[in-house]
Amino acid sequence: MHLYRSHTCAQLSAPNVGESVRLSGWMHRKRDHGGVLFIDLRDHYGITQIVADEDSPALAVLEKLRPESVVTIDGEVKARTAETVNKDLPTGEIEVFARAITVQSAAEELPMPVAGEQEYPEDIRLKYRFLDLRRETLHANLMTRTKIVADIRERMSAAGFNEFSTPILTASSPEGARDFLVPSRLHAGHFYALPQAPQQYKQLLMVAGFDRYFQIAPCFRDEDPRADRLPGEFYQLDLEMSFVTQEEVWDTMEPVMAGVFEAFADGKPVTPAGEFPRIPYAEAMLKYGTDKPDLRNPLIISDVTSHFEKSGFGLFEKIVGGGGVVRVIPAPGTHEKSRKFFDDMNNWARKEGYAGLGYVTRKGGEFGGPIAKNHGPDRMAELYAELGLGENDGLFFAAGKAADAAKLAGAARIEIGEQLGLIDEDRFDLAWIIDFPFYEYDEDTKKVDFSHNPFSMPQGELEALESKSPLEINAYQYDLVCNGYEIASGSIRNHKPETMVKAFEIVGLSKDDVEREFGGMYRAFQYGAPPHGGMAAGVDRIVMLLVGAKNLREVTLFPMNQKAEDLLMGAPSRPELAQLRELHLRVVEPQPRPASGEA
RNA sequence: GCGGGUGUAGCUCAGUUGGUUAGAGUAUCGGCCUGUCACGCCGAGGGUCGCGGGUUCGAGUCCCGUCACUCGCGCCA
Repeated sequence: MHLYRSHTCAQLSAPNVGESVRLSGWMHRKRDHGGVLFIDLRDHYGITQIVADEDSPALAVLEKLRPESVVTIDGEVKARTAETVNKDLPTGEIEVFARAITVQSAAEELPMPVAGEQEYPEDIRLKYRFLDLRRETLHANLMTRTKIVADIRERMSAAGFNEFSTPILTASSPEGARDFLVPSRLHAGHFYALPQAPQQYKQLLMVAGFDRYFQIAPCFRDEDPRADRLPGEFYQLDLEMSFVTQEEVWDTMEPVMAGVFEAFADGKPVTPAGEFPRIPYAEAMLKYGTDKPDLRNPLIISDVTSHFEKSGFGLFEKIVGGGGVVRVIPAPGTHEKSRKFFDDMNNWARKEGYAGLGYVTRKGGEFGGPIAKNHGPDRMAELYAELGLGENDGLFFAAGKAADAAKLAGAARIEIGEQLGLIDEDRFDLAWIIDFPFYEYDEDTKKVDFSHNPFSMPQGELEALESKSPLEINAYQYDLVCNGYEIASGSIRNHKPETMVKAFEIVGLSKDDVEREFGGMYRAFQYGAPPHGGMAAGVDRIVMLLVGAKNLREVTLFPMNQKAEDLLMGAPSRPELAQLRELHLRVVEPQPRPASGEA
C-alpha cells in the first residue's frame, strides 16, 4: 500500500464499503464523545469522516491531537446507518473506522481557526497565510484562479496567440508609475527596473515578426494600493497583434473575454461576444460620470446646464455663468422616501469631499425642495418632460466645473443605485470605452501631458498632431470595463518614428529624449515595423469579479498588506552590510520629523 | 502625502450618564460522555481595554497626540 494514502478524502463512497484504505490529511474537526470519537479528515479534495472507538488503538492518540494536525489513518470503509448519513458531505454515506494512526505532524494551538468561515484581522491572516489558505473559500478562490488562467491560455492559443516570457530585469522607463529598482552589482550606480508591464517588449516582438503574442505577465508598480489594486505586483493577460485595426482587437478579444466569463460565471448572464457596447470616453464621462461605468446600474446622468442659465436658483445660475455645468441623476420612484433620504445623500456627498448634492423631490407630480421652489414648477415640469421623468421621480443635482460635476454625478449615480437597490448583482456587463483623449491639461504643472499611454497612435496620426489642438485629439485607445471595474486597457500603437517624436514634442520632450528613454523601441521602428496594437487585462480583477470577492487579497496567494509588506516572509527587510557594499549602496536614513515648535 | 472607519481575552464581539472585582460566545487546558457531523455537559486558566499624555475624587468610556489594520482621495500611461 502507498506510504501515505490509497484514496483521497473525497474518493470513498458506498461501493467502497468493506475495503481497507489509508487516508492522509488534516484534522479539520474533532468530535470527542468519550467512548467514540469522530474526525473530519480534510485534504485538498474533500472531507471524510473517521471514527474510532475503544476497540481502536487510534482513539487514545486522536483524543490528544489538536485540530490541523496531519495524520495518516489506516482503516476500514463502513457504511453509515440511515440515520447517520450526512447528505451535505459527498462522502457522507460512508465513514472510515480507524485501525491505526500515524501522526505526521502535530499542530500547536492555532492563532486562527481553519474550520468555519469567520472573519479574522487582515494582519493575522497574512502572517499565517498558510492557515488562511487552508480555509474553504480562499482555497476554492485560488483553485478557481488557476483554472481561469489555464482557460485563458487555451482560448488565447486557440485564437492563434503564442506565449512568450519577457525579461523581469529591465530598464526603467520614465512614463507612468513609480518603478521598483534593482541595483546592479557589475555597474556601480546603475539600476535595473522591474517592468510595469511588458509594453516595450511586446511591441518589439511585433517588430520581430511574431504576429500574435500573449503572456500571463507579472507587472510591478510602486504605487499605493486600493481594494481593486494590489500593492507592488499583479498579473496581466498581456497581448499584442500585428496588422490590425482597433476593431479587430475588439473582435478578437470579445470571444476570449466573454468565453472566460461565461465559463466561470456560474450561470450568471454575461454580455455575449459581438455585443459589447462601444462607448466613447466623452459619452461615458457625461452619462456615467466615469470612464469605468457599471452598466448594471440603469441610472443615466444628463446635462441640464442650459436650463439654469437664467434660473431663480441663484447658485446654479452663478455656476453656469462662470462656465460650470449642471448634471442631474434621476432617483426613480422616490415619492415614498423621507426627507432624511435626500438629506443623507447630501451629507454623503459632503463626507466624500464635495460641496454638496442638491435635490428635487416629486411626489404625485408635486415638486419639493429649494431648487424646485426657486426654479419654479413650470420650468421644473419642462425639465422633467425633457428628461422623461415621471411624477414620482426625484432628481439629484451635481453642479460645478465639468470634471468635478461629472465626478460627483458619477459617484452619486453609484450611491443612488445602491441605495435604491437598482443594481442587479448577478450579471456581468462588459463594454469597451473607446476614443480616449490623447492629451490632457495638467492643472498642477500647467502643461499638456499624455492622458494615458504615450505609445498609442493618435487618431489622425501625424496630420492631427500638426493641425489640431492637442486637447482635441483622441487616441486609438480603449478600456474594457465590467461592472464598474476597468479590467483591460489597450491601444493601437504608434509605430512611426516621426509621429512619435511629434507626439512627445507636444508634451515638451525632444527627439533626443525619445531616443534616450525609449531607445530600443525607437530604433526598432527605423527598420520596418508593422502597424500593431493590443491590450492588457487584469487577471486578478477578472478572478475577483468571477468569484464575487470584494478585495484582491481574496484571490491572491501571498498578498502584501497596504504598506506593501509581506508579513509572512518579512519583506521588505534590511540587507546585510556586505550585500550593500557589493552593490555600491549606502542607506541614507530618513530624518525624523522636527518636533512642533522647532520648525 | 491627506481624509474616513476600526482597535476591549488567541479569535468574534458586548460594555448604559465617567462610578464597586471589565463580561459573553468560541478557542485552549482539565473532567464526564458510544453516533456526532458548528456534538453536548461541568469546571479552570486567559486582559497594560492598541500605546503615550491630559481632564477628573474616579477613565474601557471625555480631550490631545501617536501606532496598527482597513476603505477612499492624491497617485496608478
